[in-house]
Amino acid sequence: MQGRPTINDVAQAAGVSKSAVSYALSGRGRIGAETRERVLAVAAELGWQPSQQARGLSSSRTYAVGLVFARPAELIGADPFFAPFIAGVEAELSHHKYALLSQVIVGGEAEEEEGYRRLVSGGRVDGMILTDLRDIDPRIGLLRDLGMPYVAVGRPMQAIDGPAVSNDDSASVTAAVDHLADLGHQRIAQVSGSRALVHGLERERAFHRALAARGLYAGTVIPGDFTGQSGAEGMCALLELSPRPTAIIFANGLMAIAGMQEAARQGVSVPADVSVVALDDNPIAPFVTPALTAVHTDVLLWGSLSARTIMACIEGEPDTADVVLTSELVVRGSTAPPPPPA
Amino acid sequence: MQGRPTINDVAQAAGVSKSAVSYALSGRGRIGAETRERVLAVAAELGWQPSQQARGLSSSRTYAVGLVFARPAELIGADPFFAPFIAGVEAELSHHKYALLSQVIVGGEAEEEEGYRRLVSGGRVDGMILTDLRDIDPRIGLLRDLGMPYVAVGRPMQAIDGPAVSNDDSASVTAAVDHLADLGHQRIAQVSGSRALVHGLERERAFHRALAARGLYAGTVIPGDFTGQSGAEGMCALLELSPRPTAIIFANGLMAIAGMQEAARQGVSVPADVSVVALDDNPIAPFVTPALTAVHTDVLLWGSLSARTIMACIEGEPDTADVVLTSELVVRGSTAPPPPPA
DNA sequence: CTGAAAGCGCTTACAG
DNA sequence: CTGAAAGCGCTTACAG
Repeated sequence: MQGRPTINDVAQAAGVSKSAVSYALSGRGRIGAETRERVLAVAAELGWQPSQQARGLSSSRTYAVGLVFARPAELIGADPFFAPFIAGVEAELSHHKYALLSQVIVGGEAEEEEGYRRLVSGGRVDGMILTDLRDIDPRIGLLRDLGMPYVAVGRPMQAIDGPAVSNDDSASVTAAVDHLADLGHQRIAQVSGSRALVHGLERERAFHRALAARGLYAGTVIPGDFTGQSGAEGMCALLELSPRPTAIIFANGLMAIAGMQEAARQGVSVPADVSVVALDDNPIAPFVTPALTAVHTDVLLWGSLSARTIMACIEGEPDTADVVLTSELVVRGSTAPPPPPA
Repeated sequence: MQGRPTINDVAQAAGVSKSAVSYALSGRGRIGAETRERVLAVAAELGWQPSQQARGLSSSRTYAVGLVFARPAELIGADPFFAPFIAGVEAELSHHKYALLSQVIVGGEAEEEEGYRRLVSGGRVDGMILTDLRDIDPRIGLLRDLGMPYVAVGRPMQAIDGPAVSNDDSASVTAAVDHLADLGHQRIAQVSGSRALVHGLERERAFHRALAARGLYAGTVIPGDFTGQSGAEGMCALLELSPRPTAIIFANGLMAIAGMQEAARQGVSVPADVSVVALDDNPIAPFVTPALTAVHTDVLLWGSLSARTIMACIEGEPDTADVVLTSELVVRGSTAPPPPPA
């Protein structure tokens, strides 16, 4: 009776068998309502909580989900996605007594793969949530081979049929382009994130589609990598163009903010000379000068939908539903009509 | 033999008993070197990894550590501490086959406490890492009562003897004050973080000590709460003062950046009219205009030291060592000599 | 030096 | 409707 009370303590105190206690808690019938009440009361009184460990061992489950998140050192603290996404995942998981094992890793694909190996091989999880989907993603095949349920956060190209919870990237880009076109911009450029990621690719395609839909010429796309430095370099390259673009869409807030700094350094004014939009919002965006116009996604919701989907997969529901979120444009101070032609 | 191989599969294939396999892996003697080699070889060949779940059940351990992190919705994505701290914790834990169960929670103390309850009551962890230490922190008593090992990230007032891994806040503040005093500033103010947190309190005290050490008068302290809005309000309040402070120390990067925006809005120039320093660095700090001078802490290291300490506590080493980190000031563009007296 | 056995705290068919 | 028993995959005294 020292330490945590066990199912035996409860059974003894309630004058029933271990099985009765187990059935009472799981509520899977096979027990009289009256006995059930009594068992539950005794359990509450003793403060008994079933050991997830023992529960898992006998049911061949862990009641835990895994999530691996890898970023280079420069980005690890700057990414506004991770914390709210996890928070959303956990809010949902905890309702169902699931835990989340999240591995945050400084590094690239090699370190990331090691993280998956650790989580899966230790038998610690019942399923995985995959973020940062790549165009050809080896993790999908790996997890399928292992028979480990997964849900993709973003729609992987090579698994059009697998479970995924994705953001409508096309709609995000279109919203940004439409906003700029409505202001009168004709020369719109993009500084993209990594093309190795599916959403990077999708956004680039959507960019060209959206421009075409407004009857605008193909815009210049400068490849970036989500770092501030690549944002500054992208701005630098675009300012050298002639004619110069009058509006630039950056892949995320950090790149856009760094791009605005570069513009300021060159004496180019935002938004008077050039407008700036970020495709991922950032909590700092409202507080920089000028405040940054950005496409905002409900990351918390994204997390909880992902959690719901992975639990459904684990429980064996053939729920291949393709959940899609939409984002909305938040207009702040970094966008304005283009300067009058010189 | 379908699914994951078990210790029985290995024992059979190697022609030894289950115990032999177990001893071979744990390396706790009791087995011949030759047999040991063979068992290890067979295990590797079959790809056997001991189930952490089963291992935990028989040894009354979980080989997992818990971490709860609560933030209001406005801050959850903006805090550059969480991800690198977790990354540091995990880099260290994974070497020792420990996992991390981290709960990220949107909300305040009530939601946070619920998070602790979940982790501890499910018997999921062997120890906890406590962040955001409060002046009088109920979690310490709670975990002590439960006999759950913990390590405090920051030095809690009421547990001067417990295990803690803290940052030298006093040194950080002193570095900031000295830098400003060296530039010639005489009227230095502070916009603080939450006073409910121990490091908030400690920094305020250190501020007054550092000013006194330089022979400067007591500076104004405006209370904040780590949000951008409170940074802007702090700047606003300080600009109304007469005489105006010529330098302001903000509790974190977000507050400082928002403060600079407020200054710009009022036509006050940073750093020509007023210098700005942040006490916690932010990956965006180099990219705002002007680039933000800040005190930088190696959060990754902080995480791994915390992990090492909690594992030592779990393993029963009476390692009450008080680990202390020091930060360093990174001078960027937001600090300069004060304007000449009008 | 090694094997057989009990036990960790649960779940779940299987008898009564 | 309920209890006795086996089993999940390990660890660890205890015999040989």
